[in-house]
Amino acid sequence: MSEKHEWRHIFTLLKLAEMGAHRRTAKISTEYLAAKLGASQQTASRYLIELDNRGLIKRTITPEGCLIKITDVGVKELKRLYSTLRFLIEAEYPPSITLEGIVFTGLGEGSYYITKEQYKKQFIERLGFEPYPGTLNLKLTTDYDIKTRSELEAYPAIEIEGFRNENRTFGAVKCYPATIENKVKGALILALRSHYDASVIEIIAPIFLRKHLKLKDGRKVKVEVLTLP
Amino acid sequence: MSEKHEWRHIFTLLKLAEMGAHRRTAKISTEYLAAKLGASQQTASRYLIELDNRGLIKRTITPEGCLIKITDVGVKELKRLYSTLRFLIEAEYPPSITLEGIVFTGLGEGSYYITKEQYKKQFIERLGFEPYPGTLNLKLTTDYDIKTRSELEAYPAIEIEGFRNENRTFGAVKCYPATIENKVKGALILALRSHYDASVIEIIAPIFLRKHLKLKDGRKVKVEVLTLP
DNA sequence: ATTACTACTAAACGAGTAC
DNA sequence: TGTACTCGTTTAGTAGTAA
Repeated sequence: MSEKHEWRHIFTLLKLAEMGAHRRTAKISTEYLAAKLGASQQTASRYLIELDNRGLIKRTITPEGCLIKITDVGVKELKRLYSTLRFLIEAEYPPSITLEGIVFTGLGEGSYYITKEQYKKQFIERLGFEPYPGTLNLKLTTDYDIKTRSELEAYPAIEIEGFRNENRTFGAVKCYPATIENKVKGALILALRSHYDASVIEIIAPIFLRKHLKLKDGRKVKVEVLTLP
Repeated sequence: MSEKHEWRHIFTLLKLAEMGAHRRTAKISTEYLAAKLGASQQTASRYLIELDNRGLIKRTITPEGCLIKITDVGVKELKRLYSTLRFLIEAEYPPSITLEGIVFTGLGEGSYYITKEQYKKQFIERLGFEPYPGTLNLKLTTDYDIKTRSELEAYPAIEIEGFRNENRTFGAVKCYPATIENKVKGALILALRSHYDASVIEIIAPIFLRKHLKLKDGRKVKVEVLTLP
């Protein structure tokens, strides 16, 4: 399937739909369509041929013009665009935000917390994976990333409840599903401990990220954080 | 304002919005955008320059990428597309349908009915114009037009109530706002009388259409009928 | 790393026209 | 009237590369 420039086709479908061709067979001359598109009759004709070839419309040529009906496939395309827009416009938060930070070695305490049975159980249940026992620490270096991280805190998160054992209390944790380096699915965790400032984020994943992505201290890593609907 | 090919820009705006740039300033490299667009880095760069020039985005260039925020104008563009799609997809009926017919001279009874005070009052109130005292009769010649007309009957219409005077009853009439020959705003009226079959439609307008559009019997006339929400 | 210019190639467009 | 072909022109797209 040729993906390139398919937006021409989507927009042509939209114009055809404005003439009712998504519900009923409509008689539309190439000249008329051309005027609606702001293009020439020849271009309109070509577009219709292309849409037909792609199975987006059903076309019957008559001496008085084309009888055009958008196919189910075509309608589905329009609906997909509609859903995308609805999601973007109606949603309260952007669908994803991207953070970049520098890998550094922490105090090794991530492992201590992550492996607590009460946390682990919730990670598996709410994130869908058992985290590798350790966190990847990223230092945010630009104002943009720090500002973005602080915005993220206001977004809805997957909540991991705190608990207490015989010795001390363990605080609640907020998680955001995330994709690390466009490759590995994991999660960004916030407020696990308080002794890192707002310029540090911690990442967990089902695998050992340092090994899997061949990360060394100082490497810049991109994290795409998904926000929740 | 250059209207041509603004689809590219809308589509690019959509992709930027998917990265959250409609709500917050997002850091997006031309390379990254290019991947999302299925185009080259150079093309993405050019698109961003074009969007910036048109005031659809605000762009700040940094060594790590562009900081991009879709402007209010840009968001408005996306919302307009959204509204159009919502209207098309959620609406029960196509927004307009087009009929073509041949002008013919009727029995002159249109005038008789149209000028009845009880009808006229309702025309003015519900259509917003006082009809010229006479109807333009159009004979539908193709199967398509006749089929379309019959579909139209099921669509919601502006209802003109019937009445009775001392002599007889006058039936209810359905009206659809319409544009005749892409020039004059008037209305198509259905079921005014029963002695014309389904292959005939009657048009009223605030002006004398035959004179204004220089119509003679046998001329083919295009009528764009607007359906109601 | 980036962005974006220049120079070139590929694609789209539309005038003319056949049917 | 219609649609849609050919083909010269215009426009969009990209590789290479500078900053």
